[in-house]
This record gives sequence, structure tokens and C-alpha cells, in this order.
Amino acid sequence: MLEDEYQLDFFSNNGFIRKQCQKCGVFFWTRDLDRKTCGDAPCDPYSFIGNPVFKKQYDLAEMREYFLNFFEERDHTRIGRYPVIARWRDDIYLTIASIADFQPFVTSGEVPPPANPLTISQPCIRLPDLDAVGRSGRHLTTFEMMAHHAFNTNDKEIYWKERTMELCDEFLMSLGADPMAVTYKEEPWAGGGNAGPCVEVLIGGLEVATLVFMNLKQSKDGDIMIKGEAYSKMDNYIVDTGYGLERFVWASKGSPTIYDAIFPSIVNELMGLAGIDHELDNAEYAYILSQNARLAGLMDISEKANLLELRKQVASSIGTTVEKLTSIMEPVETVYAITDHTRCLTFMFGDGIIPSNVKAGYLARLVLRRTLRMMRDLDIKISLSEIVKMHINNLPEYPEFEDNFETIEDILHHEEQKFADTLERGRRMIQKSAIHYKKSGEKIPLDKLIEMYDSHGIPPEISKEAAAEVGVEVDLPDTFYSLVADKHGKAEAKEIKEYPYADRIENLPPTKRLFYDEPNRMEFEAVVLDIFDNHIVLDSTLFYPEGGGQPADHGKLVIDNDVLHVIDVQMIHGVVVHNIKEIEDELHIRKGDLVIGKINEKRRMAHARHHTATHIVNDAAKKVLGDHIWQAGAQKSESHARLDLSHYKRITTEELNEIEMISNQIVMENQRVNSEWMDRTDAEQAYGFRLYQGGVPPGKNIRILKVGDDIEACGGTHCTNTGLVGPIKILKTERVQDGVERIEYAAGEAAVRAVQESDRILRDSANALRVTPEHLPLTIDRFFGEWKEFKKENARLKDELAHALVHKMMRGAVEINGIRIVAEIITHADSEELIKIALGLAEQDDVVALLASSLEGVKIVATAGKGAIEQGVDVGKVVREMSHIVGGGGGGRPDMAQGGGIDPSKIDDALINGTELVKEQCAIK
RNA sequence: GGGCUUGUAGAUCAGGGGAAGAUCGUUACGUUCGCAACGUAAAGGCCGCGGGUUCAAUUCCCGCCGAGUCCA
Repeated sequence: MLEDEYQLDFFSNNGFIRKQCQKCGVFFWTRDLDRKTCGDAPCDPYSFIGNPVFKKQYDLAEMREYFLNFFEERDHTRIGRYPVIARWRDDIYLTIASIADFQPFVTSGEVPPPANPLTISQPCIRLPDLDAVGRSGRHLTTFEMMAHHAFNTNDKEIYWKERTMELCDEFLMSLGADPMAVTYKEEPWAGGGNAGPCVEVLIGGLEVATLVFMNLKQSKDGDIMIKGEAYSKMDNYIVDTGYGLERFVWASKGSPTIYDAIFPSIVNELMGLAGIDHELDNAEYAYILSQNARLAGLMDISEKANLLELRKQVASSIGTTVEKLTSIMEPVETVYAITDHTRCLTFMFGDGIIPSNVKAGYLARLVLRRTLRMMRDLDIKISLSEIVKMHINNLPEYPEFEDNFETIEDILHHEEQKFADTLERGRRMIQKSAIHYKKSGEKIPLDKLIEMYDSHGIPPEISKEAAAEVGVEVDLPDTFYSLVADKHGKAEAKEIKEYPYADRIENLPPTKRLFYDEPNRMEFEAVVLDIFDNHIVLDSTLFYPEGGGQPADHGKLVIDNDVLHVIDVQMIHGVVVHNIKEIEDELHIRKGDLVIGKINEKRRMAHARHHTATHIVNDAAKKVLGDHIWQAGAQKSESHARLDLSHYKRITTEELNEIEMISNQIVMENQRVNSEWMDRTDAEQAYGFRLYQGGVPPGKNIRILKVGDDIEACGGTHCTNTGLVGPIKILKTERVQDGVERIEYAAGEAAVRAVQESDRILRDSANALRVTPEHLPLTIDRFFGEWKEFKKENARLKDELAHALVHKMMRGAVEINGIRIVAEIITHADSEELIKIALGLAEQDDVVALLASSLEGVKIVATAGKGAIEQGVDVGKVVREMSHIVGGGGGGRPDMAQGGGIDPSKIDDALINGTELVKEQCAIK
């Protein structure tokens, strides 16, 4: 089926022939009649190392500019890059390809592209091959995907396969590539619910670009099968290309590794700091590195076993031992990885990711900690921010990183400190248990290592090291991390919620939403378009459907004399559905009926105030905390609202007060709240992705709301002026996740009520202590201090009392078989007192004390002196018996026991029985 | 979003259903010209908060609050 897709005039007109690779069997196109293999790894080894494939060398900036310029000259519009954190999407955290910029709304056809055709160089971050970075010579966590995209529809085709191939080939030739060395490999592509034919572009054994012709979408009844999934044709079709900027630079330089090609100065600097002679001019050394890269190019080395295999092959090809090779390669590879990872961190933090233990922030921390670990291995003493600074200096094309450096530096220092703390904590933990295992002569079990990593973040290598310091061995299997992964199991597939009335709604026109143009109107007339069960659809409505963290409006629909209560409102594909309390059977309502709608104004206004307040607080928080903060969620209700913000440290009370003050100042300035509908792309170009603080709205046009200096895409209902919000009172802050702070606040009447409520609490508290509120802190302090004093005094007095009672009670002792039994009721004594007295009594070797009191039921304490125990007395057993009698339980040791019960009337019985039992115990002896 | 760990003296942590511990630090005294070191003694705890189970909870169970960490 797909085979026909590749029969292009471009190939036949330019002397290409289609061949099948003798090694892998894949079909490819080449101008070289003698070529037998496809040009890709592992069928062909790298031939460009030491032998560049283009006519001159380029660095990153030069190559990027050359590419973008090349396509600009060929009618493409250059557009700016998107952030590496995919703010406009909720299905991925990081931007993984240039096409990701245009998903989902551009690729679906819902929104036109910012330009067509366009060219872009998009920084991307991919972390799945983390282990191979540095070792393979080619893997990177961060790369720029240069691309030219054309978005075609059935109405209008920009260009498709022929032109794409032409452009690509022309581009390569313009760089001076040997036409005979270029091959185009057929490779169907599928990903993210789309698929299509695809051509991989290879030169010198290196894949430098991928040309995807996206024209299929996944569908249950599709007739095209790719990789086990069914696809059908899309109405639109998209040219999705990806040219690896770093690979082009590498191919142009022919250096042993990609790292030496793209950031040589930083690699050299770090090599120096690690004490490694990185002399690429040294032929022998350069040969080792390039042999390693060549052979690594042929295999997947993400697994440890494969890495060992690579070492073996490289060692034998250069005539040395695996050990010797490893000792040379490992530090070098680590420096490469550090250089790559710090560039990744530069992009992540430069684009505003805040480290966290969830979501994108977690990925940032993962990379960061990995980097710190590697720096530790090499004993590189400088701080992360110094390396990041090198990258920023190296990337003048990204001035925004320089602008954010102060924040980035602060974040990095925080994270370094945090990791140091974690390691220190972990070191203590592992050494503690190491000492435990040392005593029994065991090794530390694997389970313990897994727990240390999984629950405490201590990498197994560090556990091993810490254990070795106290002389305990540790077995660390190669499969360690996959064992951890197994523990977590698989993620369950997401359930797609299907709206129950989706079929019927599909046939209805989008509802006219009146609340945007007339935010203050609370009554309207409309025509009933459809009704199913207790769901009503009108042609237009003032009812706000739930969305953007704002709950639905409530209110009434009136038809003649019937009043229907609207209790929920939802919007499905542009159709607003009113959910009413009454059910259909009881309704006298038909399609076409005229209804009058009345909004519950109090509820709506409370929501509007809280919603507008949310934008104000967000604005104020940005001013106080910095530009890095980003809304991570928000929810409004009638009584309060909350806003979650990404921030890398706790918000202090002072900052909170300032946020509150600035918020209220914005209110008092009574600024106009502006809203306008804008073309999505225009809005993005004008305001950037800050627009999507509250999530990404669908559609070609989006509503842009300006409150103070806050500009966001927002579909909520708002006050027309900030003054109408009324007072804003911050209620509290909490840390909802590491890196995410939540602020709760109330606005308008709700704020007044909140203040009144906290006033009431304060007043009640002050009244309880008979003081005025301003004296409260001092008074409480005094009370608490006195309470502690009294407690101590009380304990001291009980000691004294016990001491006195001991002498008095000794006189009432009954002597049996050479031991003295004291059995007494001490009214109102608590267990603490009983214990003190009993212990005092039992200081005499021959005394057994059985004491009871009737405080809160019955308390029993018994003790026995050493001599009595030798005689066979076991007060544990005695107390158990006595406690049963009073309806409870108890027990203890032979010399000391406690118990109790619920029936005070049996105390005497219990004491008599207890005494008898003690007698028996000595008699038995 | 899910999993795991964790909260005890100023700090670091033991302990664990029946008398709240250790080490360091603090204070006082001794020793010293003085300091360090040493010796002796003392002070310092709502055993995170709120419920439940129990005769009895710092300990077990549940909820909340806080800290840490892994995964998607």
C-alpha cells in the first residue's frame, strides 16, 4: 500500500533508482548504481568522521542561519521558536519535535498555521535515551530540530512530496554534499495518533533529516494498517520535516563526537576542570574516540550489556584491553554528558521550568541530579550555574536566557543545596543500616538499596560508597533501575469520557453565548432547540458553562408558568447544555418554545469577582515573586478562590502581605478590564505563551483578557472594572507539591465575611482569656509557660507525696512467708502517682505493692521488690487477674505491671483476690 | 495523578501499647593564668495536629498539616 507513495517524479527525473538494502531489506533511493546498502546504521558505518561531508565547517549559529535563510529564500516564512516546555499542550511536558508546536489545533485543521509554508528551528528535549548520552558520541538530550512545514488542505495545496524532496536535496547540494553519497530511505512513520509515509535522509552513514508526509490519522475503522494500528486518510495533509541542527554541524566538522562539534569550548573547559587531557590533535586519542563513535553508531547502547559489548569491540579494534579503554573513555564520556545535560538545564530553566517532584519540574530535577552526580564522580568543583553561564554565553541567539539568569542561578543553588541535603541524609541512613548488617555479617540486601533510591532518592552507587566506608559490601545488579521501574508497574490507559448525548449535540449549532458581550445582564429570552431527559439546549444563553476553573451559573428558566431550576451548565463542542432539576416527563416544554432565563446574580457576581481577583493576584504574585511564576491551576467558588503557582521556594509571610497589598491597590485603581477576541496565532505572536496560564482554550479565535498587567486567554465572566472586585483577602498559602505554591483568597463580600470570621475567632479567643485581642500573643505565651511550670511542679509534688505515702503505707503491710504485701486504694490518684508510690514501696526487696484507684474507671499498678520476685511473685499475672475482675485488662513484667477496668465497685474484690494470688505465688515456691 | 518513606529535646537520631532516651550543643560548678580537652551536675519534650480502638496510645488505625523521594 505505502510502496506507491514513494514513486516520485523527483526520483525518476534526477537519476535515482530504488534499491533494497542487502543487509536490512529496507527500500531506499540512491543515485549510486553500485550502492548495496541503505546508508543507515547498522548497515553502513560512519564515514564522515575525519572526512566532513560538506564543503565547509559550520557552528550551530551559522548552520541554523544558513538553513532558515535557505528556506526563506524559497518562499518560507521564518517563525520564532517555541519554549521547550510545551505550555500550549496538556498531553506532553516537553517540546519533542517542531511539529509539536502546531499540535493539536493546527494539525487538526481547526486553527490556521502562523505562516504557510514556514521554517523554524525548534529546540527540543528528549530524555528517553539519557543513558546513551555521552557514550554513543551522538545522543543529546537537547537538540534543535530545523524544519520546513507545509500545511495542505483539500482546498489548497502548498506543496507535498515532490517539492519537499526537491527542497531537501537542493539544500544538501547547496552545502556541497556529494550527490552519490546521499540516500533516501523509505520508512513509514507513526506517532501521536498520526501516520504517513516518511523518508529518512542519510549521508556519510548518518541520518541527518526525516521527511514525514503526515496524511493518516488513527481510526477504529481505518483500512490502512501501520505497526498494528488502523489508520484512515486525513482531510488535510502536512509536510513535517526535521533536520537535526547538531548533526549537520557534526557532519560539517567530522569531529570524533557530536559533542566536540557543537560545544567544543565548554567540553574543553570541563575536561580541564576534570583533569583530562582532551587533545583531539593527538591522532591516537582522536582515533579512539572516533572508533568508539563509529561502532556506537551501529548499536543501541542504552543497556549496560551493550555498552560492555561496545567496549570489547572498540578495544579489539584499537588493540587494547577493555579495562584500559574504559579507564580512558569513562571520564571523557562523563564530561560529554555533563556538557549536554547542562545545556538541557539551560533551556529548561531559561524557559521557566521550576524544579519539582512532579511533571516537567521532576524531569528537570532528574537531569539536574544526574548532572551533579557526574560532576561529583569527576570531582568537578565549580557550581552548576557557572557551567550554565558558559552555555548562555555560548548562545547569544537566546538573549532571554541572559535576562533570566539571576533567577536561574537562584534555582540552581537551591537545587544543589537540596540534593546535598538529601545525600547527607541518605548517607546517614545507609550507614546506620550498614552497621546493623555488619553485626550479623550480611551484605546489605538489594531491597534496602531499592528502598533507599525509591523512597529517599539515594542513587545505589552512593549507597554502595557509603556502605563501603563502614566496611560493608553491597551487591549492585546492572538491572537496578529496571527493578525499580518494575515496582511501579504500568500506567493505566486514560479513559476518554464520551458525553452521553454526544450524537444529538453533534447536530446542533453552537450556542450563542451572550454573557461575553453583556456581562451585567442577568435576564434573557431564547428558543429551545432540543431537550433530552433533563438537559435543555437553547439557541442562545446567558448561563455560563463550567470552565476555566469557574463553576457553572445557576438560575431559572421560565416558560409560561413553569419554573425550571438550572443546576448545572456544560459546554460540549460549542453547544451549551443546561442541566435542570426537573425531569423531562414532567415538563410541558417543546422544541421551539420561548423561554425566559434568569441568572442567579449573587452566585454569578461572586464567581466573577473571584475570577477577576485571580488574574489580579496572579499579576501581583508575578510582581512580588518574579517572572518565573506560572499558574499551575486555579479554582473559584462563591466563598473563595485558589491559585496554584509554580515557585521554587516557600512564599514568606512578608511576600504574601505584599501580594495582598498590591492586589488591593490594583482594585483601588479601578482599572478597566479589557477583553477582546483575537486570532489565536496573532495573539500568540503578540503576547507569547504567557497567555495560556489557565490552560489552552480550543479554537481559532481566543478571548484575550487584560486585567492590570496580566494578559491571558480566558473564557470566564469578569467584572468590568477592577474596583468592582471589592476587597481581596488572602486566606492562606500551602505547598501543594514541591515547586507549586497554592494561594487561597476571597474577594468582595466573601472577603468581608472571611475577615469577619477571623475577627470572631480572634475575639472569642481573647474573651476566653479575658484579655483584649492585642494582648493575646503575650498572654498565651504566659499561659503556656505557666502551664509547663505547673506541670513540672505537679510532677515534683507527686514525687513528694509518693515519698510520704510510701512510709505511711508500709505500716499497713501484711506479712506473709517473709514478704510484705501492701494492698491499698488511693482515691483520685492517676496512674502516674500510683506508679511513683508503687516503685517507692518496691525499693524494699521484700515488698509487693498492689495499688488501685478509681479515677476514670479503675487504675491498677503493682510492683514487686527483688526479694519478692525471687520468692516467685509475678505481679504481671496478678495485675492481669485483678484487671479482669474490674472489667478490663492489663499486664506487665514480674516486677512492674499496670492495668485497669471500668467497674469501680469491684476494687475491693480485686485487691483481696490480688493479695490471695500473691500469697499463693510465694506458697508455691 | 499514583506509589513509598517520614514527623520524639536547640541539632542529629534511638525506642516502641504499660515509668520519655542517647549523642552533640546549652548552662553551672570543678580543673586551667586563659582556652581547648576532661570531670560533675542541671536545664531543655502537648513524642506535628484532630479523631478512633483500648483499662491504658508517643507507640496501633483513620483523617488533616508538614517534610522527603520515586514513577507516569
